[in-house]
Amino acid sequence: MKYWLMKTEPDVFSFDDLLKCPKKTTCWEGVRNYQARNFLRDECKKGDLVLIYHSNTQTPGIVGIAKVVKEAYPDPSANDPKSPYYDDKPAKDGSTRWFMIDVQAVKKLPKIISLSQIKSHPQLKTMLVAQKGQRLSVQPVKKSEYDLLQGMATLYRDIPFGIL
DNA sequence: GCCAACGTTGGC
DNA sequence: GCCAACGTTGGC
Repeated sequence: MKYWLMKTEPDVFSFDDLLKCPKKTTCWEGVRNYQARNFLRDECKKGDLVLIYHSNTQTPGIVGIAKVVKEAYPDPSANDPKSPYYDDKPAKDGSTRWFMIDVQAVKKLPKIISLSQIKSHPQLKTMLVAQKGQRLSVQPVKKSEYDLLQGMATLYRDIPFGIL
């Protein structure tokens, strides 16, 4: 099983929005970056766990955990002129360029794990999301990182890292 | 294939 | 709102 981090702007679609979806499940549409697409299309497998990250907001950070419930299939929003994710330069051969998966919420973290916490943690500051200029919206996460984050979310959520 | 111009992301 | 970093576009 693999672990991922996926970014979303909470003003557009938040973890709470996901919780309100039927079966707490939604399609993860709109990924329009080839590297992220390749992860989605080729490597995200059913049962993989996904850290949901809020970006472009007051306090960016990890807010919840979801899981992959459907593997990659064509993203119809790429062909919908009314969608904000419309691709006006489709592949010349008519092949499908963009894919999406379905994710289901597993749990909301009791408290956000902020980007600043991640950056200040010795074992987490090497995460892709903590690197300057890193814009990839679908990122692989190491099991060790996932385990640490999950532990922090449950056990240590109110204790500053300097004490540990 | 190079690379300058442009558009987007996303922290701050 | 600013702007650095990055990805994409398109002329040559």
